[in-house]
Amino acid sequence: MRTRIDELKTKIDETAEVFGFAQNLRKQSKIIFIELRDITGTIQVVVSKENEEIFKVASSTTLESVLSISGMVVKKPGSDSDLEIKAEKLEILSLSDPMLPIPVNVKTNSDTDLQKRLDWRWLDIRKPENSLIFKVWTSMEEAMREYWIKENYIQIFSPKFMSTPSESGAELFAVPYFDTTAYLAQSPQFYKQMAMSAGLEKVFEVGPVFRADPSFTSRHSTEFTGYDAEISYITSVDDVMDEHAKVVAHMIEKVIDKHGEQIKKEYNRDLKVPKLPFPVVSFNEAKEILKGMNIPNLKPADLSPEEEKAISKHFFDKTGNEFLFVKDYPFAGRAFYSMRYDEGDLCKSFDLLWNGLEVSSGAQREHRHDKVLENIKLKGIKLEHMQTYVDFFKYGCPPHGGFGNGPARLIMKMLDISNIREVTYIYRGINRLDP
RNA sequence: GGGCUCGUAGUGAAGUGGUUAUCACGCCUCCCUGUCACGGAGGAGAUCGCCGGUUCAAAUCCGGUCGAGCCCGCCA
Repeated sequence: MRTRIDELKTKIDETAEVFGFAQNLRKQSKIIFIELRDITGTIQVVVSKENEEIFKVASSTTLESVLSISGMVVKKPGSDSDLEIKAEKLEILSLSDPMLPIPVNVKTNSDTDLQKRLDWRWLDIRKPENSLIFKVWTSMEEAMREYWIKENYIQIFSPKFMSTPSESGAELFAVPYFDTTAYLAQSPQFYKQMAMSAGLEKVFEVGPVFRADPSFTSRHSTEFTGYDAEISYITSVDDVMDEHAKVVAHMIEKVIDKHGEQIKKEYNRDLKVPKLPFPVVSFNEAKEILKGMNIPNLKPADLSPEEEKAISKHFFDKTGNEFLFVKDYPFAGRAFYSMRYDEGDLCKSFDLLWNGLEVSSGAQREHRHDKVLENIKLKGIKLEHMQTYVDFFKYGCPPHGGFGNGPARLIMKMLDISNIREVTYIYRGINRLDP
């Protein structure tokens, strides 16, 4: 029966069987040390020449071969806590080509070019530093579901083939669809709003999002996972922001609880549960502050990445919170479904920044049929493409709002990883469809 | 799509006009009983991204091209 490496401490002076990759081999003439790695950790295996048969097998092993080993679990000579296994059985389950295309047993990822790491992604992920990313992701998602289920959200699964674009600005992927053309969904926006009209009250969705933007940045991909939520009967956009902050704080709390120590060890990141509520600044106020900081105002209806970093830093210095909501953006810079204020040109929308990176955006949505039509007209969108959407609001629709969040961006900030390609299991970008 | 930077053994780097392109790790052979990034001796492995130009001479200079990274635009 297999014992995971992290469970060996309960089997001292017993025989145990372990499976894993040979991450390092120290071959001597009469003794061989094998460093074996599974998903839970590493253990040193000692193979002595006294057992001719397995010594021969151990001699022929290559780095990153998959082995099964059984033997006595003992305390390592000269140490109180470290363990090792005295091999009694050793089998090569899968022999690795010794000419590895990228090194696996290295101290840091920076020893290899990112492009090459992505080409050989399955070898890259063998490094504990990288497999941790996906453990963290799993706990983050567990916490997110935990929160939403506790708060009576309903999970929806919206289609990814659509007849029309769901966001105005972003580029679309068109795919042949029998005798017509379909578009890959740029967000579940329409369908989560439809769920409000369907009376589901609070919904969430975890699903793929497709954007054909030719973006050469460290934070974009053409296909990524989105976390989306939509909530009925809100009284203002603040309700949406509160709810979002709570779920984010809960995710971080769980990640710290499960992986805090390892994150500190592998990434030297001292992750802290953020204080609630998150600080909030209005768009106009932010622009004023930025003006005082002499940050160029290049986009009157939005914040540039430089502005986002600067305003985020400003509020971190002031409040100690790594998170910042910016709210009440000009309608000109936001999607048509955002609710405008009665006076002025602003709308009830927000972005959530974490240490300067935009990790989410949301809004109170326009739920009044006549105002929806007005917004569409204001944005110059052709009504015939929007008929189904517009009908969502024709037969009663609760006031509602929601947000879309990029979990990969959360992971980037949790681990202080600067490139989204590293935190995405399999990255999809303009020039990457393989592996 | 625009800007900047870069492309040299399997991997990471050095080499900025002149002998056989250097180093580390990895790989191969031999030696080594407690190593832990084991150690020692030897070896293989690079048409210097590609095409063209300048020059007696190009990894090095110039032009083009392909690819990559970062930033901008766009966004999560």
